[in-house]
Amino acid sequence: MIRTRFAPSPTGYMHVGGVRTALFAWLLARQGNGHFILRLEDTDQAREVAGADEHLMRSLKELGLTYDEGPDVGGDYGPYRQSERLDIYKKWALKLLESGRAYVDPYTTEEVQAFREQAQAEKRAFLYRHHRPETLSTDWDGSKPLRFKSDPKEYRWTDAVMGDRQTGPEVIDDFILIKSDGFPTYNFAHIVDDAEMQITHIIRGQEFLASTPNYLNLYEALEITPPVIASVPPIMNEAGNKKLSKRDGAKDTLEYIHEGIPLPAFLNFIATLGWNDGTEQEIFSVDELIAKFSLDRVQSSGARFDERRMQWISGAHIREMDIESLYNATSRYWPEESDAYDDDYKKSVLGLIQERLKKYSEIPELTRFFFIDLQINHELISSHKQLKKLETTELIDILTQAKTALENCEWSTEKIQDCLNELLESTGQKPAVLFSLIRIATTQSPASPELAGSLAVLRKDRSLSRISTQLEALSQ
RNA sequence: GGUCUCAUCGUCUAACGGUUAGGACACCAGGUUUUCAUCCUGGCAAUCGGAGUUCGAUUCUCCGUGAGAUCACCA
Repeated sequence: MIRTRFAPSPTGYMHVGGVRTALFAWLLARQGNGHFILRLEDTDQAREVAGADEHLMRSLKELGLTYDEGPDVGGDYGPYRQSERLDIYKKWALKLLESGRAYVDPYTTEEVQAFREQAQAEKRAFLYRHHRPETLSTDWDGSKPLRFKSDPKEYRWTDAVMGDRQTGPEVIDDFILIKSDGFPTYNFAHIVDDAEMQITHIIRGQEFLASTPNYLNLYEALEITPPVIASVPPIMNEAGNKKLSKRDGAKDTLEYIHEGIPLPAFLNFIATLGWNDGTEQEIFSVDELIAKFSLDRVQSSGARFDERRMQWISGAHIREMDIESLYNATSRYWPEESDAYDDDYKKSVLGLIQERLKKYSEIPELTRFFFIDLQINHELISSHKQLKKLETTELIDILTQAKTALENCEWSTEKIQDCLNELLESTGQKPAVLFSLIRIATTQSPASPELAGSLAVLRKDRSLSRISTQLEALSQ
């Protein structure tokens, strides 16, 4: 059974890079009958942000990346917060002490820092093990850091995303297992936890690729068979020169959802940022992602976060939705003015704007004129490339004829269209003049959906009264 | 600086060593009875550079160049 995990440290909100590793892990688990597990890596007390854990859990749920085991849902392999697993790390640390693969670090922070600076001055990579004491103390009372006694050697391994890897012994070093505050480091804790929790696939950012040989060394010392390791590339900023970060305007992921990017569209976008199924398909449902995702088709180089592509994917998903589910998804985005109208009315409005909707938060600006009468905007006529050439008297004449014709019109989209077509003939006007004028009179908006449909939804009396209002304004 | 990694249109990407290097987004132009959007048609646009292997290289090798990661009592 596949068991994957998402293991963030609760130091802030959920960023897109995190969502992607979580999504990949989730997809893998959902492909089979697997489990997706949330583990909170809260071993750095200094960096911890209050409430970040709650926010993380809420984010995963809102993103639909539901986990089968985790701090708030339990599971057979808990606890799922590292801060509550200190005794487990201690047990494994003692095992290493016994087997002679761990020792007490005798140096102070300052001394280690001096070694490091010396190495830097000599333009060498810093290796702690070059300063490893002759006789190693295993008398560990917890007040000093506990270090791993590494066994430097060459490694060849296969990363599920990056392919075959090879490194020499020079990258292997004695790293800290347990800090002097009693908490384990990531390097130690994640290996113990993944083993204890029987994780089968580790999916994490590429920044851990360089330290993977060290982990392999530790796996050996602990006699653990390593899981499948997949190092996914970072998501880059718009300029493409570094990881997307808050400074580049990386938003809390929930903001995208709250702006009304449909969830499947957002997951589609994130998944295809560095992954494709080898075909020319661009739009995937969540079920399709689950069915088709595979680690070996994940790109090995970083991809940039392109909001325009996200907008397009979002619009594409919205266009494919049926009106009922779209209406349900948009319930909290309708403007206040719409409160007085019933569901059927709003659904017909939604049907008219569906094809131009890129995200739900655009609903108010796209629909306002369906709910309230907007003020006459003279600019719409004066800046219109056809209408501005006409005298006001001509405009009044055309609009008056239109009003008369529509008054005698049966009120359905089809019938209105027929009336408009007849009107084209009887007035001898171009569509660009006649339709624009009626459209402006009835919507007072620079853009609106197709005319006959809009009039039908607006109802007859309201359409006609708006035309009258426009006529009055023109007459003044 | 050491070590490691990555490199195809502006962007996301496809291409058993043999393709006019394909698709999508974006952009531009035209079309669909008005606007915006959709949809359709067309256009622009790429293998980082240099050697080598090969009949043939985007693909394999090497050297550059550029970018990234890592070298924490952070994860």
